[in-house]
Amino acid sequence: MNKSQVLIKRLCAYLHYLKQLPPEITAVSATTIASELGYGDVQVRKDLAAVAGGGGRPKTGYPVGMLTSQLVKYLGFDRKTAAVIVGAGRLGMALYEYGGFSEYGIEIVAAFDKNPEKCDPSKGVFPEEELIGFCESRNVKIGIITVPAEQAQSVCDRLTGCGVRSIWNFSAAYLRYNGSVTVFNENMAASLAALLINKSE
Amino acid sequence: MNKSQVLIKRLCAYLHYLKQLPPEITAVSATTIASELGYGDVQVRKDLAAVAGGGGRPKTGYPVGMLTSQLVKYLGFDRKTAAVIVGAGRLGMALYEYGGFSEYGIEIVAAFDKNPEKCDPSKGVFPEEELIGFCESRNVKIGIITVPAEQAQSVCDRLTGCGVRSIWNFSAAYLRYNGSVTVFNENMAASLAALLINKSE
DNA sequence: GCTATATCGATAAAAACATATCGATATGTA
DNA sequence: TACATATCGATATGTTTTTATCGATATAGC
Repeated sequence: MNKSQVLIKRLCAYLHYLKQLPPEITAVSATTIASELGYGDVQVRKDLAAVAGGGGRPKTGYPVGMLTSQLVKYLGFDRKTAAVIVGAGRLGMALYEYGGFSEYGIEIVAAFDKNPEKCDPSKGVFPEEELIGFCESRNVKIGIITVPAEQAQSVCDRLTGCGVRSIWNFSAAYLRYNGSVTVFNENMAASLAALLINKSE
Repeated sequence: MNKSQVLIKRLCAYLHYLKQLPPEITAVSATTIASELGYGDVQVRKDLAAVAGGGGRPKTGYPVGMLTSQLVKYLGFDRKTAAVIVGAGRLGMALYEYGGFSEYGIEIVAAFDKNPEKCDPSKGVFPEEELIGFCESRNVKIGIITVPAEQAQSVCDRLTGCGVRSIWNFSAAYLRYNGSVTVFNENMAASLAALLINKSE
């Protein structure tokens, strides 16, 4: 069951599309999804076959409710995973308050910052000294790094040492880490640039 | 000259890697880049062949300076494109102050907000009424939407009407738009979820 | 200067991915 | 009820992307 990145992206798009559909729509065809989202109909049908393994009916399509729950299950979004943010700056707090993660099974349970002025336990922002203890006791599996580049490596080291398995790195720093953890580097600028490139000519 | 998304991502990674290299390193091999970045060496060599069209030398590798500038040129990062942010909330301001875009040829020249309290022309944050005039006069080609979902469609419409060609949408809204513009939807939660999926088992 | 080797560059093979085609079928419509 | 058709699901084809293989060669070290 090898799920490629592009496939997952499409499946997420389908799920998102299904969720925003008005409730009176109870069935939807692969053709419709495809044209709404800009994919080929065969591709959508093939993707859905992998997820739902049939269940679509000629002339009507797939039952929305069933398809939605099967997508959620297939993608594992029904299992919750705890995450923390380190760096309560603008970006960190934007992500913290974003709210959209829960739909994907990710729950951001706390933020941490070096600067005591930014901390406010009533808002879920704690001093960075409490990071390790918190992650261990709450079984946190995901760490999101939004500190400046100079501090990123030290944060990475601490996260690695307290049971975190995946790190989402927003800093520009190159992180060194051992095999116990997987690091995803998010370079927003590069993401945007990549999207724009084929538009030049 | 069809550049696929994955290829561009890798090229950006190479570029980023080259730029953070200490200046005393004047040559780097595909093998080194590959192992540092976690790719296969043949792939890196092939990518670089497309960009630099040779120039690598046995036993030493590629000259860093030359390779860097060829990557920049190939990716078009030497041409500057103006962008604006609409929605000066946490996320919008985080992107505005991020600073990393210029490396990729993108210059964020202003931010706009509906709320007069958030505006401060001295900091480059203007009232939203000035959006259209600004984009037209400054020839802005990229609009970044960081407003709440309810307002996103209206912002999209206005951007579309004033010469903007590409829209980077951070809101959860589904945008309707005509063919004159390309919309990229950034779903941060989905991005993270997609990265994590193959880690479950 | 000679030799051993790391690296390149090209070609070939394999794998992944996307698209096209077609018969079967359930449903809306006459 | 009978028919026309939108849609499915499967199979086949084509395309892109990745990985493997191998000879050539410039350099480092002796």
